[in-house]
Amino acid sequence: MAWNTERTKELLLAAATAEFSANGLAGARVDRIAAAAGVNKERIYQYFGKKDDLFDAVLAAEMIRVMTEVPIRGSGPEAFGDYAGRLFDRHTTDGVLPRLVFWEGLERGRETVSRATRTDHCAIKVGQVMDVLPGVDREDAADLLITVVTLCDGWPVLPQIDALLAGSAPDRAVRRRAAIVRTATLMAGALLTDARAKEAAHPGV
Amino acid sequence: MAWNTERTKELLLAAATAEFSANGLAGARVDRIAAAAGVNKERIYQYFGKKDDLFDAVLAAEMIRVMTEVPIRGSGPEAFGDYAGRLFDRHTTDGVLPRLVFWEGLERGRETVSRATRTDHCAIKVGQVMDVLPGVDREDAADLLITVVTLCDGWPVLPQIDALLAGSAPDRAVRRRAAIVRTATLMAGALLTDARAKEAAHPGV
DNA sequence: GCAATTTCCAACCAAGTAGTTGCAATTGGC
DNA sequence: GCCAATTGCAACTACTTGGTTGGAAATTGC
Repeated sequence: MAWNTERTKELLLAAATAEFSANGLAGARVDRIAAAAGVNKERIYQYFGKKDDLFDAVLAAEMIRVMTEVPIRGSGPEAFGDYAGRLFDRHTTDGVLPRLVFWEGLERGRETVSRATRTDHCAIKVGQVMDVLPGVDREDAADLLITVVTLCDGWPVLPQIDALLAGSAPDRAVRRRAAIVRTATLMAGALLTDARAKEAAHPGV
Repeated sequence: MAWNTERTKELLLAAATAEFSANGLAGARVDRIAAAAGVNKERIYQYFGKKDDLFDAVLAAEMIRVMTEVPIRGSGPEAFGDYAGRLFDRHTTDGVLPRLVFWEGLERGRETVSRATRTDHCAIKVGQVMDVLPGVDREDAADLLITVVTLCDGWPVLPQIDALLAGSAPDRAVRRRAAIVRTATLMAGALLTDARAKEAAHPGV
């Protein structure tokens, strides 16, 4: 098993992802990560530095994974609503990223937040939203994206409030999904209408 | 200072609220709570039982406080949008409740979630939403409430994504507030239209 | 002032923590 | 088969935690 350093890193990253997702930054146990990976504890410090750095690596990797698995494509409000639905599905079947993001938001101060979540990756998504909804400016696109991401990410992290909905757990998820898709579509449509009205009033460049 | 047990409990509850909000359930330190309250550690175990029970007490008290401070009143989609705005303001000036709710969602399993957040208090709010939007059924009202609560609570807990918005911190909050109010109003209006259409098609009881 | 209760103080316990170290065993390239 | 790098093992350090305990001091109703 030795000599394959890449494999060792992957094992550690996968184990760390599960551990951090379940227990957060402070709650995660380095010993558990090493044990789950079937790798020795010192490898973590050797390859990733301190616990905090390992968390950063986990978060960045998971963001990239979700961003590539759930692309924004097509055009128009319905296309954006479709994106919202796919993001919801992704987070409902695997709530790892939402949990990591909320752990970070709660445990870290505004200044110590990782670069990955701060803008680097998110800004790309804003650009994609602008592509789907031509005419909508960057600020409005950011607002819309924040709304949808908050709704999709919040669901797997708030087991309390889903008790407000009736039926079985799958039923509740289906209901919630429909509500989010509708919200996304409606808001996207409203922003598009705004943009066209503004363009008609002040024919821009 | 002795002999006033009620005062002692209040001091402990206030200190515990700040500590749990900042550090979560596992991250909170009993010693710090006692020190901040200027009260001895054993009082906590005497009055509230274990750490977990103290957290429950804190969460329930904070929910009741916010529910009474931010009532749902008036009628129509704009009234509901106004509620969303006031809830956002409340959470932006004091993010304690959102933090407590998300800490609980992350740290506790679906089954061990406190009674306070599970349905007891939330169900009351659903009823109030139905009053503001007459004709909307309980399920739709719950959907709408979940959407607004998720958006308002998510904002103070996700310092990462607000970097997507431009301008100073207050500016970003103003923008976000407007976006949430608009979403709430629009969705409330849509649900109301649905309800009236359904009523017209199948004149009910 | 007296008695009952509440509180403070300080130490204590068993358990668990991140991070380090020295050494032997394993592995792959050659 | 040899050598150099990687890894497992196990112990260790210095520290922190929730929760408990025993006795002395402070407070209030009467």
